[in-house]
Amino acid sequence: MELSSKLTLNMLGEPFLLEKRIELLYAIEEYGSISKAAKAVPMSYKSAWEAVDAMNNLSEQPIVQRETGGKNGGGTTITPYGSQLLETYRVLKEEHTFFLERLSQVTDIESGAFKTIGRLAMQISARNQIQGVVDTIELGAVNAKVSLKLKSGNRLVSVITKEAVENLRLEEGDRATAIFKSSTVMLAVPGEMQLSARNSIRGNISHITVGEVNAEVMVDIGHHDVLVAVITTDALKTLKLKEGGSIMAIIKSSDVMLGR
Amino acid sequence: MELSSKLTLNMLGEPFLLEKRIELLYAIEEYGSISKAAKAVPMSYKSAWEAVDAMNNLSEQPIVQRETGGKNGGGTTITPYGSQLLETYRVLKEEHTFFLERLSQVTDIESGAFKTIGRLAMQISARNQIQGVVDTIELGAVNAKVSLKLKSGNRLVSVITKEAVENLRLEEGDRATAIFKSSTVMLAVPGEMQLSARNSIRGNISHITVGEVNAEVMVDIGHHDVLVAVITTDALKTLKLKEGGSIMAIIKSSDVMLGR
DNA sequence: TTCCGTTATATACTTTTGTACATAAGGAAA
DNA sequence: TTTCCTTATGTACAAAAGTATATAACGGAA
Repeated sequence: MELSSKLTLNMLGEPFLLEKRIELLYAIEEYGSISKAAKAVPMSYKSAWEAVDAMNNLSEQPIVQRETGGKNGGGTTITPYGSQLLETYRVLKEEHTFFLERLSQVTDIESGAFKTIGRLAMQISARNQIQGVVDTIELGAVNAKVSLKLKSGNRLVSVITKEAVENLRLEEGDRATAIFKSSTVMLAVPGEMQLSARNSIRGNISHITVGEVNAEVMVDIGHHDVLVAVITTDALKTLKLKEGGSIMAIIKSSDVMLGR
Repeated sequence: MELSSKLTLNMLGEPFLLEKRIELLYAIEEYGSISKAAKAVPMSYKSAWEAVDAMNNLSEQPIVQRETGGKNGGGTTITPYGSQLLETYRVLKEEHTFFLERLSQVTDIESGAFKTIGRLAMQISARNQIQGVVDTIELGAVNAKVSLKLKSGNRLVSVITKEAVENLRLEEGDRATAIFKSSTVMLAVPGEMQLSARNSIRGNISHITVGEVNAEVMVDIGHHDVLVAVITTDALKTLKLKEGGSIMAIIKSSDVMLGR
């Protein structure tokens, strides 16, 4: 028993982008003509033409440019606006597919019970949400220590309750997301002291936003992963932080939540 | 421009539960017969009968019980198993609808950009996820203080960055979820001391699980809202906590994240 | 001018899906 | 036994959606 669902983008109440049409657009992009694309999909030329026409009419800007006559009899090409739309749909669909997978996992269809904790589609205020792969899980009596290996190679340790690990059905090798508030990220100049905190990650300051009381420091830890720390402007001055400088970001493992 | 999508439950590759069929099942539940239900939906009797037959064949256990002949000529009723399936579908659909709404909000279809922070469909390890309504938002230079009014009437204050408030597009009156780790919940016997922590919520201990080092205490704060605190077993003894006892749960506002 | 492959458009056909309607069979109650 | 209303089943019909096919118009290149 599994879930399925097709994503449709509507415009003025009319269906606008559907899976079949998207498939056609990709074929047009590849072959440069509606007729060849129709054969490739496959569908009849008439259906294909009507679909393209409907999309072009519904859209604010044209999605494809059609030319009749000419060197090779003409042809049809996707406009930059159309490409953008294709890309948008791709991302939306990916997110949707991911959601359905997660929803299936979380549901016990026979009993109708939800094994999840909390709502599924939620945005979280935490600025720091970093993906990684579960490296090791050490189960204690009540707590569990989960080590996440980030793309940058750094390891980030999270301490959560054992029950939370079970609820998430986390296992070594799973992809997971480390979540922590920017206010829990401390900064230190490298090579000075040894801290008890388990997570200390080296990076470079990519941006500093100074406020009256607090300042926001973005730390690039490599491979497009960026941490955000909020510290006092006093601390900023004391540490003499500057954009481009090297820095250690320190996060208590008990401040790190996990998501998957 | 908006997103839409219909949720289908498949069984052995065949469509099993679809929106139309669910509608029909609800009508059968109401009228007690396929023929009346078909009129109400509306659809032809034959379509209705075939839909019901297909579902009953695909399902492990029968979804409806059909009887021909008898006092009123017979009739069709939903089995308990069928009711359960209806309820499951209802919840799944609700979650799906919510996801689509959120996905629409988060997407700027014209530019194809995502205004979201992080992935949408995520489960979070935090045990404490409590729904409420945003009461007040006080914007500071960098931080924002958001007060959430819970079903129980209690208020829970969260301090997050101003930018997070903007990203979530939080406004007063919005529903939101307070998220915090069980290890950040402290417990105190009522009426003893005044704490600096903004959030102190009175409740009753509904359950205690004692481990070797730590203990998990569940605090019922009313209206089916339950907080989970993990404290040391030492603290448990010192405070002489017992199930049923009255207690204060204390949470630092900077430990509370928000989701919506 | 002719040739070519395409878009644009119309028409006849096919397939799919659902509707309308007729009819048998069931079984309790009057 | 008759009445009643339903399930169960088949057949003819209708509407919608897609296919196949034919043809005009187009415009650059030979």
